[in-house]
Amino acid sequence: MSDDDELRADARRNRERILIAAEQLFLERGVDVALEEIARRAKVGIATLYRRFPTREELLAATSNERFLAVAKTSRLRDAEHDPNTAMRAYLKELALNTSIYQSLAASLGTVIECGTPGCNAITAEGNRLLRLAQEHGTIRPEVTFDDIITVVSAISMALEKESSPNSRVAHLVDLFLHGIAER
Amino acid sequence: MSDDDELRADARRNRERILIAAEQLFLERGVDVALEEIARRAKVGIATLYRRFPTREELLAATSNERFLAVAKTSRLRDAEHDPNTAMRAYLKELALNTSIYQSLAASLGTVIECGTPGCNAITAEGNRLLRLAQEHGTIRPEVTFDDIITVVSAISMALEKESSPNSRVAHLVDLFLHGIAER
DNA sequence: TTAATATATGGAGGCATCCTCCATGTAACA
DNA sequence: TGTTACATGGAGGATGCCTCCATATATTAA
Repeated sequence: MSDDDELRADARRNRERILIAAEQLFLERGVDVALEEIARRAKVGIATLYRRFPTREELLAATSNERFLAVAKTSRLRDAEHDPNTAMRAYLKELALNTSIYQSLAASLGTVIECGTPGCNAITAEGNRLLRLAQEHGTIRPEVTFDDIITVVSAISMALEKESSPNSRVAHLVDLFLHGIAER
Repeated sequence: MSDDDELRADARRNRERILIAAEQLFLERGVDVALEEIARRAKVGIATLYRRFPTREELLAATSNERFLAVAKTSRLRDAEHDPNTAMRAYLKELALNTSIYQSLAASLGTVIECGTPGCNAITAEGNRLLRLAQEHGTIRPEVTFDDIITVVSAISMALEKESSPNSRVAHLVDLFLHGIAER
């Protein structure tokens, strides 16, 4: 998705302004903020916003793009030094934390992650890679799918959004998912 | 919440009509259906609906009331014949299935469950009871909270809503939560 | 430069939904 | 049967969504 490249100069500038405004407003007010307000802050007509990002999800995906790219990259670097289980645990934690940053991105994570931006693709690829690795290594059960993982990360993020100090609970919830609630 | 009792006769009738219309429309169209359409089907002014149910969540909670009461009751009856672990597993499955019945009730489960209707209270009480039991019995870890459980049930329901045949996946997801994704 | 063309722009406006206000209607009770 | 407290409906202001289109601007080729 080389979205940026073939745009006319003014269009590219505006696209950038929209992304900045969207990022700010998603953080300040949550992902349900009025699109017209984003356009207003970006000093751009509402039509321009719609032309560039036909749906809220696509805007959200574009905004999360770098964030997701970073998570995927960190994860790839990390696994050289860790066993598959630890790597997966770290990936889950980071993904959950980054998803809960925008108020209520979490609920739409499932949709957003399929949007096809480089960031989303990277996250998906990395998750699948870790999963396969851990399954081959015998530390994660064979019947678990990447969908299962996204489902639960989404839930964890939703829970985190309501918390004042997410960091402490994310580890707890990730552990529950990894190890289950049943006593061994 | 003896909401029904102190109402004038006409008000009580209308309240009942609203509940029936809401139940139907939540099923047909999901919980985001326009409140005015519910009022229309109930043959009631929009103001009447708002007076009785000031927020969408309260209407949703009232509508789910009997459903939740039934789940709680079935669960209480069941545990005479089952060990705490099996009882918890059954409770989780039923709750998830009943939550995914209305399209996208799942996302608001956390809010709805705190609404204070008898059904919500019963579900909460029953969940806490099962949890305590299983923890005393040593089959569920001590650090797990009821909040954790609602969080994950909510996620499972969200996932189920997108599926054509929820029944097959609910068991899978509940098991993942119970036992974790990690290989023993 | 300038003219021609392909792109991009803004905002008005139609539509849906939310929620409140208040003039009017009706059940309950003495 | 009159009084009063409760209940009603729908108009209407506010907000947000999304599209359409007349206008403006970048790009390119001459």
